[in-house]
Amino acid sequence: MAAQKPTRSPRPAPAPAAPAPAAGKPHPDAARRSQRSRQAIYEAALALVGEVGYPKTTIEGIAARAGVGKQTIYRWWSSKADVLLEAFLDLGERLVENAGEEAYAIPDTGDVAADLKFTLRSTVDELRDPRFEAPYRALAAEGVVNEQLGRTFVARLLEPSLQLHADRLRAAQEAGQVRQGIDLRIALELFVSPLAQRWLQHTGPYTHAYTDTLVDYALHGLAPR
Amino acid sequence: MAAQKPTRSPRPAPAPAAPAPAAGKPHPDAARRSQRSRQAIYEAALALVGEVGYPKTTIEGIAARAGVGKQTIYRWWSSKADVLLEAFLDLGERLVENAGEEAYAIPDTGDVAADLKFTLRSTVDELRDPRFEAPYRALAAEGVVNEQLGRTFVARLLEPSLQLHADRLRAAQEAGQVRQGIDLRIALELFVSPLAQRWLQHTGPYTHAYTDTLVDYALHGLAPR
Amino acid sequence: MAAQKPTRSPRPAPAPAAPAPAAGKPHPDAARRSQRSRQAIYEAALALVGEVGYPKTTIEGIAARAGVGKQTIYRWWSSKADVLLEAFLDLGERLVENAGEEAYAIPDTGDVAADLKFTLRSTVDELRDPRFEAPYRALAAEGVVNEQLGRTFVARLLEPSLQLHADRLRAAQEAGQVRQGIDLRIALELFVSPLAQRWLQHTGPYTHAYTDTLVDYALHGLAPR
Amino acid sequence: MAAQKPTRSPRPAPAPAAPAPAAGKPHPDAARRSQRSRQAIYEAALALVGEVGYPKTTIEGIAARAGVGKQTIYRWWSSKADVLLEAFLDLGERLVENAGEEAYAIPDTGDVAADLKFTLRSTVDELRDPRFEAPYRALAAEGVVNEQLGRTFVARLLEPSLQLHADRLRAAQEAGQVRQGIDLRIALELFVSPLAQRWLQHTGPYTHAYTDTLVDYALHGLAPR
DNA sequence: TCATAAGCGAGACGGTACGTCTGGTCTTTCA
DNA sequence: TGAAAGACCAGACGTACCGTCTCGCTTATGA
Repeated sequence: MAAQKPTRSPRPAPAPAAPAPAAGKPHPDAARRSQRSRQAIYEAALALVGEVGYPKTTIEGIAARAGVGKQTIYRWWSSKADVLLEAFLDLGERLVENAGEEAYAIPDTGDVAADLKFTLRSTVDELRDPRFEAPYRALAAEGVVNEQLGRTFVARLLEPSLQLHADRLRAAQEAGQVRQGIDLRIALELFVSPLAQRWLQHTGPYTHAYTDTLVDYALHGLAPR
Repeated sequence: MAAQKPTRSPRPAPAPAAPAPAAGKPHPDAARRSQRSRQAIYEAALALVGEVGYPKTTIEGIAARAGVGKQTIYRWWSSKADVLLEAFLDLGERLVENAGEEAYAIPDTGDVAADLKFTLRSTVDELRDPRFEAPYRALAAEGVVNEQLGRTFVARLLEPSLQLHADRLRAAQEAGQVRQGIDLRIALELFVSPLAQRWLQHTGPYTHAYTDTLVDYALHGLAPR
Repeated sequence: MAAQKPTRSPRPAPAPAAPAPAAGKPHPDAARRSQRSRQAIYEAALALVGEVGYPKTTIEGIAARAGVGKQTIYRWWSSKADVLLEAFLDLGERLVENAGEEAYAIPDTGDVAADLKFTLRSTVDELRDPRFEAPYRALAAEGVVNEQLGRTFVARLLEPSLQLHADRLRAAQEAGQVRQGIDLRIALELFVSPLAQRWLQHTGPYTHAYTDTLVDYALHGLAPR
Repeated sequence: MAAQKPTRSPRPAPAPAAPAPAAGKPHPDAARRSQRSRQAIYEAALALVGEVGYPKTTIEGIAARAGVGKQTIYRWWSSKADVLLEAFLDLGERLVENAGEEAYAIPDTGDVAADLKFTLRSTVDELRDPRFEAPYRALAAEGVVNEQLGRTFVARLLEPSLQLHADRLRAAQEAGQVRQGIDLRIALELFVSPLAQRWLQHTGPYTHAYTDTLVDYALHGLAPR
């Protein structure tokens, strides 16, 4: 579904002093990189996307706001989308650090339906968080049209969250609450994708009641019993 | 799923000489509008998006290719996305005219599962159609970020198709193949949205086997029986 | 000097219903021409040049202000300068009609110096008249660069005035106040051109004292010895 | 008369690497300015004015011909006229450098009339020089209508030449060939302005014979009695 | 320890496209 | 059939950014 929890994954120490760049940046000496500039660029990028929107956010604008030369951006990133993607990942990491790991885990009370409903409700809340909305939409939109960025977006932002859903479903399967033989990656899409689509494409409202219904329909199917 | 068949709906003659503009263009005298220019602009826009991609498609480029003054575009449309949306709608209408009405209907053989699988398979095929891919992605991406356009996109492109799915589900419900009390608009998202998301966000492959599975899971649920 | 008196010439009945166009306009039937539109165009042109200056005066602006279609201007004139030239000539004619013929004549009191000083002083006053300044400068400037218009400008606006100066000098010559053999057309330039240049090119102030001095210097040169 | 010799003045080395701009351009860092671009722009501007005329010379055209971005022109100049003025001044300077200083001085043989006739004859020749004609007329015309540019035009192009004439007249005055008390700045206009007007306004031919006559008429007026 | 070479802020540069404005032409509708 | 209206093709306007390219100036080793 729609990247509920940016990088809620365990993240085995991405070493902030030398984080692997999102896409391979070749030449410069990363050891001498200015962390001050980097953080300023992240903040400027997120702020501008929030204030004026993604299309009106420009590299020049980010550089000016960050008090940085344009070349410093072009040296380390290949595009506006690339900057924003890293800035957003960085934001997610910082929020996670402040929140604690398990805050983003899917609970396992033994009641799959309740656990999934709870998790989807908090996803809905997150999608409404104004800090996330603008950059997240921007990145999603860019990913629709730019497959390379889209795949990075999915791998870095969506995948960890989806994996948690799959894990929870596996536990349910082992507990006999989900049929054997079900493809869990497809199964989770039954409730995750509809929410994602409503959010991405404005095809309808996304409320707690809606996600509750999704979980019910998905878990029990549409057929009469 | 995602706008399989642009305007496959019955369309009770929208009078091609005076089609309601997608977004209200107030000022100029529509009666004096040059249809030659309009068609040339549609063709140029679709061709350019296909050839160089949406971001490198420019209004100047469209005007030049269409042999039209820039002002003629700005007079009638408010943005590149707006032009492309109308061009795409027009393309859909022209294809529908050539195909015949029932080509886009969802069959009703009495077997919901089979009918939905058949329809989703053809949706998959359509999503691979190179004439649609580029402009359709571009519009979807724009709609993610631009709510106004997004809503028009949904209303004009997605909605007619979604309505057909809802209708087929209603027939199934009346035939006792779908539980009473189910919200059909939500129900159809169980199989339509996952395909949409895989296509939009490159979260996974979209094959006939995949959509068949979706229909099965959605109709029967995940729970053991 | 510089077109002091626009068309103070006798003007043998320019028949307002069919006045010969300044420069040959070929095709249309002048007999059916709308005098209302013509006058409105004249007024709009002069007003706009006065208000926003010549470069920002546009044919579209004139047409809009005159409540006239653009084609009505293009039908009867070949350029913006052409419109303004005729408008200015028309203005001159109307002012002359209100003033009476002899108002613009050069007096002959028997004292050439006094008569010329008087005339040049009133020329200076005229050059400062805000109704004339803007359009007159605009036409002069256009004439510098556009020889065809320049010659028309000279013939219609400057020549009549220059001829009066030549006439007055001839009378002085016959009265023995100017040397025999002097080329009167050159002679008059001695006092007329310096004023013209100061006004046109901002090479210096143009005051009554200045023109008085010019007449003195020049007449001394022309006097018999 | 009108700007015979652009900047024939002594010019004590204006340091070509940092020449004072004609009109103060405040903002950008002049030290980093590209001299290559600057010269290319000068040449393109002069060439275009010569080839297609001033009104059809566009900033885009100059930029394209000079192989320069438009912004590079807008960065350093405020208008087309401004570019041309500096280009023309630069041309004058380069020609002066190739010609040697005294080539433009007014000779002093002791015979004022002869010296002035000689100088005016060479001014006439210069006015016919096709390298000067087009840009010079264009600038003069612009200056008629744009007082700010006009004053710069006079100060940078006309004034040096006029000063030489005044100097020569002063020498004549000291030699007793010109009356005491004569205002030399006005005196020189007696022969300079008529030529200027004939050239500017096409009021008549400008020949060597004509300027000889002017000098005769004027000097008679200025002679002691 | 200090040169030396990188990253850095700054911003000029050659470009492209923007959205607007006007020039001239052409067409429609009316009187 | 002249005129008002205004859509049309064309293309220049002046602005905004793009991505590249110097400039000095830190600044952090490594000889």
